[in-house]
Amino acid sequence: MNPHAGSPGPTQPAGAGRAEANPARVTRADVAALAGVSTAVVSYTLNDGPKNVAPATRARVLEAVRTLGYRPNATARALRLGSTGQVGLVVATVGNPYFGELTDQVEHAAGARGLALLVRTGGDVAEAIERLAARQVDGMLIARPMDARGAAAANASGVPVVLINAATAPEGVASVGVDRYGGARVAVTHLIEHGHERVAFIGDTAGNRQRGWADALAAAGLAEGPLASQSYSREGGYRAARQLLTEPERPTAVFVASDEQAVGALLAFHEAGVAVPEEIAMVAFDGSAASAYTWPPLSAVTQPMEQMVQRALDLLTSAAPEQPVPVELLVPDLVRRRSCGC
Amino acid sequence: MNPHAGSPGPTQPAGAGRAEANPARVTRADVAALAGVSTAVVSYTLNDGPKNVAPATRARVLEAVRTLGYRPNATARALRLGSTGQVGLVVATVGNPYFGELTDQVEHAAGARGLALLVRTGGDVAEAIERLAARQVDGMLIARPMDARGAAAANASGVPVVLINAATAPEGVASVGVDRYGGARVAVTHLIEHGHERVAFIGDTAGNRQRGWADALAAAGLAEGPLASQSYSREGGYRAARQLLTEPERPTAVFVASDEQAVGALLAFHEAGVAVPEEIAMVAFDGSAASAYTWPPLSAVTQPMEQMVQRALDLLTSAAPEQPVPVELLVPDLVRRRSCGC
DNA sequence: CTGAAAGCGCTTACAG
DNA sequence: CTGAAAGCGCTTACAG
Repeated sequence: MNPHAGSPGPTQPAGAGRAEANPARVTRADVAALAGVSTAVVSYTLNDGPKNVAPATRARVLEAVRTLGYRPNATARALRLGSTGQVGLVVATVGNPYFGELTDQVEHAAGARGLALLVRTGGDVAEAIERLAARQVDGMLIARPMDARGAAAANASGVPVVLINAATAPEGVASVGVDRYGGARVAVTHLIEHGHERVAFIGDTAGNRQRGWADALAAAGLAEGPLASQSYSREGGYRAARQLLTEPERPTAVFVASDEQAVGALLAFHEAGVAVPEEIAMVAFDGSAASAYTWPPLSAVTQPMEQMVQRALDLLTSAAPEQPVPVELLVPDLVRRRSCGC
Repeated sequence: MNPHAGSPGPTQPAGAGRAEANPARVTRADVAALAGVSTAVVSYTLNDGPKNVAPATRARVLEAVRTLGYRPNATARALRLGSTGQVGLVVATVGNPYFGELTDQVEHAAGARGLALLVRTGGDVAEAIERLAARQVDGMLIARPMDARGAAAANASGVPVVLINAATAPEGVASVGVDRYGGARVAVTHLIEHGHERVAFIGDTAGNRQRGWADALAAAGLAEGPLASQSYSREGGYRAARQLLTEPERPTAVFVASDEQAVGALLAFHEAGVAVPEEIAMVAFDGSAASAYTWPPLSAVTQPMEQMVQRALDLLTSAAPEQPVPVELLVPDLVRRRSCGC
């Protein structure tokens, strides 16, 4: 049994039983005792350093670990090392498939680096950052729009923070994102190449996608089509599409700022009996898995999500924080499916 | 500065600077020194116990906390308390909207109880459980099918485990789920009430939903329609629907075992020019947010997800593990939208 | 190659 | 009402 069973901690559960029954209660002292070595040697063995261990000793330690079912206590290790091996992810919701996919990618990439993922959804960004910092995460990824309070919380947290796919990065916060302007231009230019002259936009005003849309039209000598600005959700896309259908001169194509809005827009068009792409062609921005299973399948400017996540983790775990704070933009690809008329 | 700046840990960063700059390096000893009290009193103040603190003293401590920007170290607290205040969630993918929603709910409910959420996606269940246990989580929720190795890992982990929405619970593992049999019966009965006599099933063989489907048909004196078994994904639903369309006597209705499969099936029907619900009516199982934005909107047997999550956390955090291990079933509701013909 | 010991930042039983 | 001190389970500089 654990020789340290002392005063603190919850009282020992009544029933006896083999120590093996609960690996959480076996400590390195138990292992050391069974192997007939010091606790230091147990550490050296398990961590492959910083000292060498004689092969025979090592074998005895490993044997003791096995028979006791010993599992190192990550909390104690974290306290001693000053590093938890945990990273935080702040996201509005993972119910949205785009963020769900992003979360999967982050978990996978973090896991490959030996890091565990603490997820915070909903609520206030600043509060999420503070809570995560209080948990001693080694760094955090923020996949949400950041207000001034969020930025202040990030800077005050003393924890490395990287914004992921943000529209704008507040002063002093590192960021890796997508070239929305360039992606939008590619999408709209593609629609123009299909022969469209009245190309609408569903998305928010004054963003980079809106600028890309406008500039692509201008470059082709076309007038700006109507713009419908609603929330970034299916519901918002639905409402925006209905709004577009009331236009006196109905657009023949739409560039939609997100997959989710596109799904909502598709519903509105279906309901109204407007065929996609025959009567209205469509290209979306994002390209999450959702976009391949709509009807018709969505053509989309697809974010290089994996690359984005890897870069973000690189920035987070890079030893020396770079100066000036890096703001990186990756270039998205156009995936042609059916909604554009291809 | 921190009076404990000793040998271990990463070397102190070169540049000097105010202690306030990095709250992570301020310890309770700094606070105690500034407030002119012992570290115990800082704890009593911050934790509201276990001892009372004189109002004036308390004010001084709080003031010191504020000026130093002190934030308690959760890792140290966890080590001392033997409890991290973290729960784990094991899920195959959060990219799937159903699991994304579930994850949102779990995070929200856990947060309300002061627990942080560690998420593991993908890979092997048993490994996910071991990794989470190694992180000293206070408990974990598993939202994945569990094989024997997973069950063994769960039992060996020494950590409370609750299966959430599992088809079957292995021996000795607590579980809270949905009455799939009952839900399926409700769905199929509804389709029968719409006048359908040839009702197909997309889902897996020998599950409770399949049994509910078969029994509902039998109860109405109808023969079993065709069954198409494919994976639980959009792709699987797509393939299953295409399979159904090759039937000599095409069914006039389908009960689909999951939203995701239903989305894929919808795509297959659209491609084939088969109108839903006119030519094939459809009711799905799950009722995640995804189902409201398909075309036509999906009628679905909807899981009481929030209730499920709350119960699961209750079981996880209940002081005394109950014997026998609880296996709870909640009853789902039928949400009528358009795909059923309503 | 191995071990004794200090210390990471907390909490709390014990004593005043 | 307040404080000195032990101890949670690790890691590692230091000494042998």
